Amino acid sequence: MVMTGNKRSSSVVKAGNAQPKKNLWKPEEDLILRQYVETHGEGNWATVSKRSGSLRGGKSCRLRWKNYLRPNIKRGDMSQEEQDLIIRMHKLLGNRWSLIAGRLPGRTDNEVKNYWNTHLNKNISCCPAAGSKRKSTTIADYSNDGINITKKKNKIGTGKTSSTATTTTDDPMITSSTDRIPKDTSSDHQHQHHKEPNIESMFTSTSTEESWFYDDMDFESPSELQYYQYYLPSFSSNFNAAFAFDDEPFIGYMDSLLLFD
DNA sequence: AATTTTTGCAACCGCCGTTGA
DNA sequence: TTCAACGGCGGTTGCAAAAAT
Repeated sequence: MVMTGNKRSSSVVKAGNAQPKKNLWKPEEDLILRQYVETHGEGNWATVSKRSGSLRGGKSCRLRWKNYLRPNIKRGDMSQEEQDLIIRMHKLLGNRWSLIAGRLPGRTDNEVKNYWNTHLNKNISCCPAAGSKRKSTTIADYSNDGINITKKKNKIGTGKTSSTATTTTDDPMITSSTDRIPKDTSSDHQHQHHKEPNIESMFTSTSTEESWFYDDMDFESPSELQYYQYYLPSFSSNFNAAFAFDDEPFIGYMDSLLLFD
């Protein structure tokens, strides 16, 4: 199936059905939102919603801007490099779509998520219910390692453990305390003693000038390696704990994760 | 050609963290 | 310290287009 461009950019109303169930954005609404944000800037979406004259809520405005109207949005087919990166990142991170999208300039988390669920996930035969589209609560919850690092039930963060927090894996190694990935542990006293690696900085920093090898894997930093050792206990136990510096000079445009295999 | 099924994606939903009063 | 508003995220769904029958 080839679906190109903005096939449904305008509101679609079925014949004889006055109210579309899905409230698609109209070009006029896009124009209003775009003009307002370009004039006043991003942020404060509730205000944007009110003052722009949009009938949309703040969240809807933010989503529309972020996923569709924002400058430098790259649309169209994913390149092979982008596909490879998504696969590799998903293998490492699970359904951390925003984090994965952060490594793909011009791509949004929603686009990456959709692309995974429609194009890539079906090719991963090891995943439960791979290939099916609906009833997907477990489809994308598994990395290839069987590790779930999704956010909704296992929120990264602040040490507040929600009473509703559950894990979606039966892996006994994944517990309610270790499956949370800290966004900023420096402000979290409850987690300071855990020495949890900061995954956010790990995958957003581009300043590293060395590559780190562990087995045949390539890491950007010791802290990245630390992440795998911390969150994937089997990672350490399965290999000799030895890694070496990469003597090769750092290549700025080369994402080391592309080398991860 | 008509109908049914599948696919792809935009948008919504709800949860949770952060922030400020 | 509490609470409401807001923002961000991942999961889910509605529906048109494309493919299959």
